[in-house]
Amino acid sequence: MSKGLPKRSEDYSAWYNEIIKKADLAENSPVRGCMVIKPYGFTIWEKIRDEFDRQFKATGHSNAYFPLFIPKSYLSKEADHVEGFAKECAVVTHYRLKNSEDGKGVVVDPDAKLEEELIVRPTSETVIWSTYKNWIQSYRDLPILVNQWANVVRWEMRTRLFLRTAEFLWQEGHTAHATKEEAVFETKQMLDVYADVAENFMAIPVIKGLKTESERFAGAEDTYCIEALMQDGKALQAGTSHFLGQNFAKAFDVKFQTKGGGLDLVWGTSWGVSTRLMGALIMAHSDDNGLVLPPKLAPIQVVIVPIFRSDEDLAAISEKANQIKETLERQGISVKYDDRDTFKPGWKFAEYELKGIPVRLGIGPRDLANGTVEVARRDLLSKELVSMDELEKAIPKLLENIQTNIYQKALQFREENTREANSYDELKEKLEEGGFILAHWDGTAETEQKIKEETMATIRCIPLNMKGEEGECVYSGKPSKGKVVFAKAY
RNA sequence: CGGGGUGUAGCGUAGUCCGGUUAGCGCGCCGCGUUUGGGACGCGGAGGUCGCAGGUUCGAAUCCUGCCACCCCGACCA
Repeated sequence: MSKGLPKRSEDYSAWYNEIIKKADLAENSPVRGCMVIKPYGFTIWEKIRDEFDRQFKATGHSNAYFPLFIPKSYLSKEADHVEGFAKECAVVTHYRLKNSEDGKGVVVDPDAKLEEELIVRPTSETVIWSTYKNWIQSYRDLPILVNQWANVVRWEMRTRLFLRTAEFLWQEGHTAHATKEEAVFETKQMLDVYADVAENFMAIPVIKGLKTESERFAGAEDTYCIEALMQDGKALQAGTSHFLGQNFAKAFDVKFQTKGGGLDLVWGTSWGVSTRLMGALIMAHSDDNGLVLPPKLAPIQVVIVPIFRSDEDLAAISEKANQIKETLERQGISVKYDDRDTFKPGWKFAEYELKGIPVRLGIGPRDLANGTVEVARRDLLSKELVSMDELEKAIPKLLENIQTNIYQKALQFREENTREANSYDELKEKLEEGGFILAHWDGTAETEQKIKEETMATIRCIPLNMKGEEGECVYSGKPSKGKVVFAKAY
């Protein structure tokens, strides 16, 4: 039994915060709204990052890096864009400090005021499109397929570890294309990449969909998203891919000469996922004993814990354990052998459970005598004895099995918590219970706004696989072409 | 920025209403010993400007004033 972890069902927020703390993932920093990602948390983020990076490169993208600071004037060039971000920007106004008159500390030097204020990037479209203007003259310069891994700052009122912090790490892809079709293809392709990594790597089932106008990215024509369902029944937007049309090309005057000799505006996309995925990971899989990691992204997939009384016991166990470790590592499995004598086995069991290590092997004198190993799986909290000879084949299979099981469990949860509502009363009632609620909507922002005000829930997306069924909007009674996904969201 | 709450050792807390010697407890930490198949036990020990600044008082963790920080619920949002 784990010690001091609040029950998921009783206080979800406290449970979430405690998992982050006890699993050693991250903590609040002394700086308002900012987060310290601790080494263990960061190794998990690196696994996620590397998998995305692999897929970005496989789809022809390259990494680059653009500045942290954006001149204020850039941000205002695209009207919707500035509207969407202005309220949450950190602004640099001065470039120097000086010793204060009273000799206590430093003050901002009023003489060092910047001619033009710099905005700490909340996203990089503006600085990137002003750069692309210089890169693009001809159709031969297109497409540009660039991604950057960066930090961005959005001065949010209220923050929550991983889900919403003032500064966060993310990847932002910014592409430029000669045709609309190509840009639309790119937007959808990257959405597919996101869904693929979420589902097949992180074991989080997602719904692919289109955002409504009011939820759309500031400056985009279309915003596609992947939406995941957390264990408390709230939705989490886990990634977005935007078709920018020619909006940023217009704003930054990015034109190219076509094959035929004409002059056209460039078509753009942008897409991003952030450290918020860490929050999704925690809330999608963890239980009352701590974090649960899908094997594919666990920094340590198998931990071996020796159970011993004497140094002789330990020496004999270590020999066996190291053999097993090597055998498994040869198959590309990451293994940790924890032979510290400063912690007891029971303590280690609990610790690795909190940290979500998928498989634990326990080896004691009894096992040496019998030629067995105790194999414990984190997802089911079950244990069984396996013959040492079989480990080599059993462990890889077990890891695959755990990966699948974690995904299936999350999928089953989502299916059990995805329901339809055929009247407004039914919608309100079901939204209270949580989960995704499918209901007809008339397609207007007014209706969406009213429902949001009255239920606190939003339209998460218009699912791409929406069944084309005629119906009546549950709120207005006006015609609807299909059911959209409503939920309360993070 | 509104509404609520909390600040006491590394963490979690008692004490605050009703002021009174040395601020108590659990976890963790250090030492010794026994232990080791699910967060061990015994004995000994270290660790505190009671969030900060004023005020009232013979005396303040406790009462008063101001400030600060953090958490939760809203508004805003990936």
